Amino acid sequence: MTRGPEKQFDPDAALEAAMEVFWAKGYEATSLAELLAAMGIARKSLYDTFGSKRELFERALDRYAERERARLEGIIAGATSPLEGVKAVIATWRQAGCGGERKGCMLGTNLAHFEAGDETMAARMRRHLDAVERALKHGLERARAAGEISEDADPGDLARLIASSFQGVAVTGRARKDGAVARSVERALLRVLETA
Amino acid sequence: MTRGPEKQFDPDAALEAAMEVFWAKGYEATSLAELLAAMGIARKSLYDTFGSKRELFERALDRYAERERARLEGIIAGATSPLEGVKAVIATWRQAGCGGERKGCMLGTNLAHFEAGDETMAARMRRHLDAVERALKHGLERARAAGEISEDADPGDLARLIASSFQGVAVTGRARKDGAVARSVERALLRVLETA
DNA sequence: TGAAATAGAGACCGATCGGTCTCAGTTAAG
DNA sequence: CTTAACTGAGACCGATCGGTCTCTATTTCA
Repeated sequence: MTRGPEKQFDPDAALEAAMEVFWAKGYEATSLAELLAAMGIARKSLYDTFGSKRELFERALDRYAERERARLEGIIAGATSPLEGVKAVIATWRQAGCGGERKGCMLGTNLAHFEAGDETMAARMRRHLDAVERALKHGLERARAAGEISEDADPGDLARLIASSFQGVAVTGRARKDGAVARSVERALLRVLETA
Repeated sequence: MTRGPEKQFDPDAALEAAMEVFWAKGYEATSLAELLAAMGIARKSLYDTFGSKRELFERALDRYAERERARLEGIIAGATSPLEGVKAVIATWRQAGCGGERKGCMLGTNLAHFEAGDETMAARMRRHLDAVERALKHGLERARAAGEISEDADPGDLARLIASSFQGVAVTGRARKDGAVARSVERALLRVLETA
């Protein structure tokens, strides 16, 4: 409880905490009180530092999406081969939906809240989704160039299939108790890649 | 504007109208005023007939899901072969997300609102999602029995891949202007079925 | 020591929402 | 005609929410 002229709390840690809550509960279901409790700051500090709930969410969303994109690209770049990299990404998604615990994907979870009547936010989410598809596509293109998948396979179509199917798993998985669907989809996708 | 001791409006038509609004906008984003305007009835009539917004949504959701399930089973049953039936289902999803216009799937759109802290509604949605997967699985089992797909293909895994990928398309497609992703996923799935 | 900057606590406001209630008008049945 | 059932219109209520504001306390710097 220190005080003083400089920031008395860590804005980055507060943003991280806010991201966790938004991720787990979604934008609308998250109240100011929950955010303040998780961030450990007062109402006034939130508005002085982040402007509004909406702007706070935008920053949390960007943080989430860019971290996820970097994670994907890191896995693909660090794998023994491009195809193994894509498979490794799929494996991490099975464990975690779309990025952690059983919270699904922060993009998919919140898309429905904004796509109607909020073109700015929808465009932001679209950009993040496209970045994920692009990372997968590049990995598959390299896999095709390396002869790991057939020459007439379509990296773009496959990337979208992978991204969409796990987006679906992430959304529906929040309502299911076990991970049976996630495991089924992972098996099916691995088989697709092995025969592609 | 007729009046009298019997129901003066058609509850079934009102429910249908409510379903359309819930489908297009989602549960939380739909206000009582919008529902009343779409249903063409007064506040009192809604509560007398349907009980509450929540109960109205439950009935609308059941109507949507059971209609979708029947549609799928009808397409598969009426096709020239089981595999062609499954392909036909995929084709209708490409045109329509998960059941109509550009509204996505009523299940996926509203899942995020209820999966946290509303186990009753989550279970209801889970049941509907399972029914769709089951219809696809049965079609694929018949296709395998007919020799249309390989003997060692897994109908359950494939059904979940198909259902999940289009659930993902339905969710993300609401934020995209064109149907490029839907077409990509359709192409990828058809190729999977042809080589399965 | 005193001004400035920052913080927590919390009162307060306006808007919205779901839900209840009253009232007037209309139609069918007895 | 009377009564009962049903309707639309809309006032009304309690709760919640995002956002603003005030007050006080603390720390740094001149």
